[in-house]
Amino acid sequence: MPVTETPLSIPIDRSSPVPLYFQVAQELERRIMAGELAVGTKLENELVLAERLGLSRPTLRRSIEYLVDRGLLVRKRGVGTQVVMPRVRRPLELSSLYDDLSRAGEQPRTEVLRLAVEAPPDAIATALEVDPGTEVYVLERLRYARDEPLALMHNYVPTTLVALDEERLAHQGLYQLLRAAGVTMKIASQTIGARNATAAEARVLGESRGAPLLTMERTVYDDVGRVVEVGSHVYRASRYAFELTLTD
Amino acid sequence: MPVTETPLSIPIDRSSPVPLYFQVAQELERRIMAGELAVGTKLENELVLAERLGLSRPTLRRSIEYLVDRGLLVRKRGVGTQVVMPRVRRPLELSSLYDDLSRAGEQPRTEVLRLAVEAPPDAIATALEVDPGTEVYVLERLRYARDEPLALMHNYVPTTLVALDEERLAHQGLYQLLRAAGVTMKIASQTIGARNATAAEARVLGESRGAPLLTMERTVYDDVGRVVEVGSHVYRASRYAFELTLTD
DNA sequence: GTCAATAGTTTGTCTAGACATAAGTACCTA
DNA sequence: TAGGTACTTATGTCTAGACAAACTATTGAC
Repeated sequence: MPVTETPLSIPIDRSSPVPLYFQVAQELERRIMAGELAVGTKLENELVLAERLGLSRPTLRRSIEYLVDRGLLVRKRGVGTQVVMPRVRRPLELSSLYDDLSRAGEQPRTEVLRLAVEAPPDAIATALEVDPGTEVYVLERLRYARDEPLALMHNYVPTTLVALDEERLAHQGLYQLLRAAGVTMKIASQTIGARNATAAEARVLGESRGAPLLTMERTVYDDVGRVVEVGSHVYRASRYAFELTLTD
Repeated sequence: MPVTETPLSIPIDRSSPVPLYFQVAQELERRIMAGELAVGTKLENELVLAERLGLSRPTLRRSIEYLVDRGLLVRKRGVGTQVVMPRVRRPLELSSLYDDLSRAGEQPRTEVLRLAVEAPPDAIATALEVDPGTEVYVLERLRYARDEPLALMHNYVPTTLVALDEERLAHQGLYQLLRAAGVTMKIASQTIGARNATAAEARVLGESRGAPLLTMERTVYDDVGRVVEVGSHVYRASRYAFELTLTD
């Protein structure tokens, strides 16, 4: 394997508000993704690199750390730093189905079957961490992709976070609305399972009875740990699968 | 909300090989998880804290950064650092079914149905990034939990990475063996779907024909981007679901 | 020739500061 | 009362260096 060592030259704008370490990290990332820094390329050592770029070592190190975290570089003490695989960059994990479909050009469409403010079942109230009997948004939607029904979605959202109306929900996706309302979704725990469709589900989704469905239960928290949303969805397994990337 | 500010005292062992920043991070994590540092608690500012613990600010900062990354603390410039969520710590994401079951006390057991070295189907060779016709380990296993069949697993592993034998596979789980062979699994991309069981699958898994199954296709890469393993598994949906935590 | 000690290279950890910037608060003025 | 200005506070960024530890390669001894 050719372990070429390339002298790096990166322009740095000290008058920019963008932190220096980030300028370097971004430019390195760009070059790796563009193939200008081939897989296997060994970077110069940190001391040399820092001097060449006119930065202190901690600052340069921070750039490299950023890219190591994202899986674009590996470091080994006593050995050096090396480019690995533009292969799988960590995807934007906390995305919504609507956003995913939009990006994939699948022309999502949403039919709002129900939008009410009422007390949810106790199990949902527990998941939402509100007192039983508290009224929340109860939302039932049917999501289409390319005019084919894809998923039946039940969502529960505290009324304190955002104002929902049917019109906007039809065109925007719940997560977009939440973000627009200033909610920063930070972490989600979800459970993915499978079961056969009930007659009612089959009818709504255009499947036959007993067809396999993917089920997803999700609780989303914001950056200070408040519950933002609880969702309980079923997807047609014939038309949808979850893709995810795990890192260690 | 009571924003109590607690003076922290953490013992630090400078003779330990464990880095100082990590000693602090671990102890903080422990206290948050144990509830000794309640949600909403505000930490003292970094200057004071560093001095109290006898550390430099960068070192202390590094501890805090670590916990911010893991979602246990939030920082706001000009405001301070605050405890959030003992709730969901990022799980060890790249774990194997065997490890998960062990941890949960589910007494996993593995029956090796087939262990061969042969050329896999082309689609698998492509996923493994080896030339078609290259011989690899082909592995078919039945995983039990509490003596109930749970999953039927097909795996493909390059012969260059590890030496596999039936005896060890029955007692250890593939990932343990890989790790023991010095393979560092770094990132995995997987697809989770569902379908109904075929007659053969139903028989092996002790389900009835047409029972819903969860399917998982996974490709695992090591720290330098080599393909370590390709797996194609089916799980009894009646007895298993994927739990995962997503962060943004 | 084989194995162990050693020297050199490179990343990992840590220190002690400096200045910048965002968020909140108090005050002052229109 | 409303609005903006100045001040305070705390995190964000950056510097210049020191020593430690892991890995590689070479050298030397048996």
